[in-house]
Amino acid sequence: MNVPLRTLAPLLRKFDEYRPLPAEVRHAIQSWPFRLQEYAAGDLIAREGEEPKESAVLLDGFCFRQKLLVEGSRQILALHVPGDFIDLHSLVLKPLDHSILAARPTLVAKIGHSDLFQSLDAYPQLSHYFMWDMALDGAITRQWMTTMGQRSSYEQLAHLICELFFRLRRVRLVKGNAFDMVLTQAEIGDICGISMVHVNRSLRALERDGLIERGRRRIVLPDLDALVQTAGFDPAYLHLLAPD
Amino acid sequence: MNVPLRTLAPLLRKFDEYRPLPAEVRHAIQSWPFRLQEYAAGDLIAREGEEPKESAVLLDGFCFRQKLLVEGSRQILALHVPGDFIDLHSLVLKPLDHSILAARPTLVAKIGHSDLFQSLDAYPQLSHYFMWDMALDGAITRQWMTTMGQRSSYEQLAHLICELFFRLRRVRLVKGNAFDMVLTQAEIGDICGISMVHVNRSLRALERDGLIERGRRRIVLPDLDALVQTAGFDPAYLHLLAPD
DNA sequence: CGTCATATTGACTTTAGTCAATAGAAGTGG
DNA sequence: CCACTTCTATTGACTAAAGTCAATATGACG
Repeated sequence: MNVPLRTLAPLLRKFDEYRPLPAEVRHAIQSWPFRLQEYAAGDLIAREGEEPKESAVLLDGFCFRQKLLVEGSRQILALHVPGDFIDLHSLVLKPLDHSILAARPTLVAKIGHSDLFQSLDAYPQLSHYFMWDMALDGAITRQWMTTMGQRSSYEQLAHLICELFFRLRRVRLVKGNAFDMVLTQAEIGDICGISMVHVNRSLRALERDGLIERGRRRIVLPDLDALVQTAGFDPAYLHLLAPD
Repeated sequence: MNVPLRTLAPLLRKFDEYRPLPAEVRHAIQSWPFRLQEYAAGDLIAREGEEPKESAVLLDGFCFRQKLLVEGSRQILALHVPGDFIDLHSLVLKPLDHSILAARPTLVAKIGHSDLFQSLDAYPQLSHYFMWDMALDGAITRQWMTTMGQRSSYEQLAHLICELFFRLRRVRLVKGNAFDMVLTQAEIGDICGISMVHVNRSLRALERDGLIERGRRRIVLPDLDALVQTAGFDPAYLHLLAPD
């Protein structure tokens, strides 16, 4: 973890992408009391079925949401990079319908729901940002669903790698055309709904075709355009501004 | 279409499920000016890429959201029954990332975004209901994604039929243990991400196993418990109160 | 009655899953 | 630093699930 921020600045920056924050809303957010909490890779940040009294902003690290089935399999539902409000929806929808897991050493800021509701009452405009955040989450989920349902596993992996590249680039976690692959192949399989073995084979196929290169836990994109092309990837759904 | 309501009463009833609406919020909603619009089966209600200035509440009929891929395939992303806010998210997230299609003769009420924003400013509590609606939409989408990724097509179909049963029952569209199947097998395939042929075979397998019976465009559930069991269905994610 | 959409079925192909073994890498305690 | 354990990744052989293509049936409807 390098230079973890200990303020909600990454969230402010994200919200600014919707619409520059009005000064009073910005100040309200900056005045939220929050509780910093660290997690090791593999730690559970929140458990399905709980009724959280706080929502968390990811400040550093990497985490994902997942649902477990009784048979023991799991579906990964979302990935989060620093600046993301991980479980804002738990503010209004309880109990939590999925768990949240740290994939790396992770730092989050937890903000009490009562403080959030108080700010919403005082600054109605804040609700626009909250709704935007939830809507964006929905748009990304819909894109995942579309990719799962309509594309081959080869294309799915290409699409996932594209998404990671763009989202990580936005938060300065891409160096050149390479980034750390924080997911295991088993996790990738649980994102795409395919077996780990098949993930392995498809990744090697992408590598064979020159669309990616792999180091240990690292992905290089020698030809982003070609990867975007085969993935049918259009970054618009991420609603990202240009990288910093 | 029987006795289509021409007020936003179905939406009020849905919002009441989150938390009984405070009188002033209820009145605000009732005072929204809206534009009634009818669609025939197959009509496009909104097109991907548009920047709508209104959001629609489904009053009668049935519609779904879909994304088209360049290759010509499509993924169906959500189904809507009367009372649903179909595209509330377009209030804050433009352009629209999917199209909306009427699956049956359909009646919607369209409410201008400026009116919605005005109410949000005047009644901050309204935002809780909007956020709840969006969060619920997300929860259903996550359940779909989990089913797509982790279950066999046989189980997926069982799950979809369970969801339809519970959601339609809530809005009084189930008679006894049967309901009209408004989806074609091709549409079901585009929901689950499987081919139409395979939908047909899996439906017949469900029938053979006594989990469903089929008439023309009609589904009977002779043994709901068994269907729920094989689907691994838990209605909690729909956040429905008891049927009326 | 003819047309169109939808549903059904068979034959065959392709994709992806399963099982099992091995290899490599990372972390731990001594 | 080494022996050991534990993840993680890789590969082969085989199986199962689902897709594709094509033909036919069925039903709704003008």
